[in-house]
Amino acid sequence: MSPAGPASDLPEQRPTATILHVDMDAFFVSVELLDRPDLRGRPVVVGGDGDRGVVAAASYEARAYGVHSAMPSARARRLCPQAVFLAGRYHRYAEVSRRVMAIFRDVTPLVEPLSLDEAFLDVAGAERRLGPAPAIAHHLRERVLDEERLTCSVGVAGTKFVAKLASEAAKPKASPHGPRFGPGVVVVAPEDTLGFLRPLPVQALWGVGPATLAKLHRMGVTTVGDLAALPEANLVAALGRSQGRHLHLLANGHDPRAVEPERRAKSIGHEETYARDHHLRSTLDRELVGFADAVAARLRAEGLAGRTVQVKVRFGDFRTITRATTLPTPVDDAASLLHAGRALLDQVDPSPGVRLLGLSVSGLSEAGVRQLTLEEAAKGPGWERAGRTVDEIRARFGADAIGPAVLGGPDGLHVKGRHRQQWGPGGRSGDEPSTQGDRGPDGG
DNA sequence: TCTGGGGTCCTGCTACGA
DNA sequence: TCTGTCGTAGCAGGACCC
Repeated sequence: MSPAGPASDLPEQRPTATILHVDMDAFFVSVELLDRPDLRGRPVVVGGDGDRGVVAAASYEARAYGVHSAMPSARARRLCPQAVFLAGRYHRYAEVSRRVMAIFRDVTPLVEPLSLDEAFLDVAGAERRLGPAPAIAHHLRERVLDEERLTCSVGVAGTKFVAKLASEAAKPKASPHGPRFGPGVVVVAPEDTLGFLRPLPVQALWGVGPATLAKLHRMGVTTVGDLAALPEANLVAALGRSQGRHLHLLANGHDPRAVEPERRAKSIGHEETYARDHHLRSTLDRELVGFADAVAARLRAEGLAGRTVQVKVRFGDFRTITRATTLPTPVDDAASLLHAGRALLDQVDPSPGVRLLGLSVSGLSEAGVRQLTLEEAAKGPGWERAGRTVDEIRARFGADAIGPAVLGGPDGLHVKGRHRQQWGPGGRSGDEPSTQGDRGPDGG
């Protein structure tokens, strides 16, 4: 057994480090500070402010108190009561993100965005024009700072996942005395990869979450070096073929995935956690109408239609179930999604209390190429035309200008848009009526 | 301590047709 | 006609990521 050396069946590595991972520093908070410079130097938290919300981003001043993203907002508030909590403005972040990505694409067309605030870049083809990859990394940081007044950290390596770990090492760190600046750019040459990886905790690897970490700890594995020393067969036996092989490759510094500039969505969905649990089928049905409307609008906006409709229900005790059905032909209209979603919801008893409801569509294809069913052909293109008319009205007059009648009411329309409540229900005050829960079968 | 929203991928099970 | 096997599709749930 030779634990240190990679096995001969591992894929080839690039001879030079030409993959960049660019990660914006505390992106959502940094954008907020551009618009609210008075908050600089103070602990700032962006995220859901209700009791069931979570932290989306925290400034380094807030992180010094132990606040981090994905933490329940209630806990963040206890840890750092003096922090300024902001609800988050997805559209503003998306707008800044588009400009930052445009800077990246100025350098190379091979840009793979991972989220609003990070992306992989393959700069192998840009080196002759702009110099070696580390120089390109510094050039990018300067441009983002000059043009957007935002800082980012860049990792440079021969594989995607090592580049990602390198950008993490390049980041600023929180400390009780304020943020400690990081190096900004960290380069891991291919020949240094194993030395860089070995001391890292095993959860640094992509694909090691709490469940896998517990299994690995039981096997005595705590570092990436421990994992690299294990024979692949042992990992496969413990974690399954796919994950076992995957982690064996990563631990030995191998990641054959290329930077993919054009990744297509495989599913589109919408879900919502309510400030209080819903117990009534009628309430959930009204919610489903809004979801179907929102998902259909997004499908049409992207020119897609989907065949498999899935409903997701999370109960008050966090037990989560899904129910799915596959339709004979792809659909992109709210009526078809709602019809399928209602049939699935019929299989669920909401009386224990529903905390979250979701609707999603997968099995996506381009909408233009689908075949009409006999029923549709008989009905004519009515629903299709109606959906497109709704899209046109929203494009002209705004998202809330038109929507399903059942969502109208004394407070006006509340059309469910993407990211309307990205980080959990608001609800400390002035919440939407639909998020307030109902009073159960006896109280309505 | 009390867990968001939008996704992707994998595994195990079942049904079904050849 | 019955039974077993194999491949595939559909479904449900879980783990993981940002």
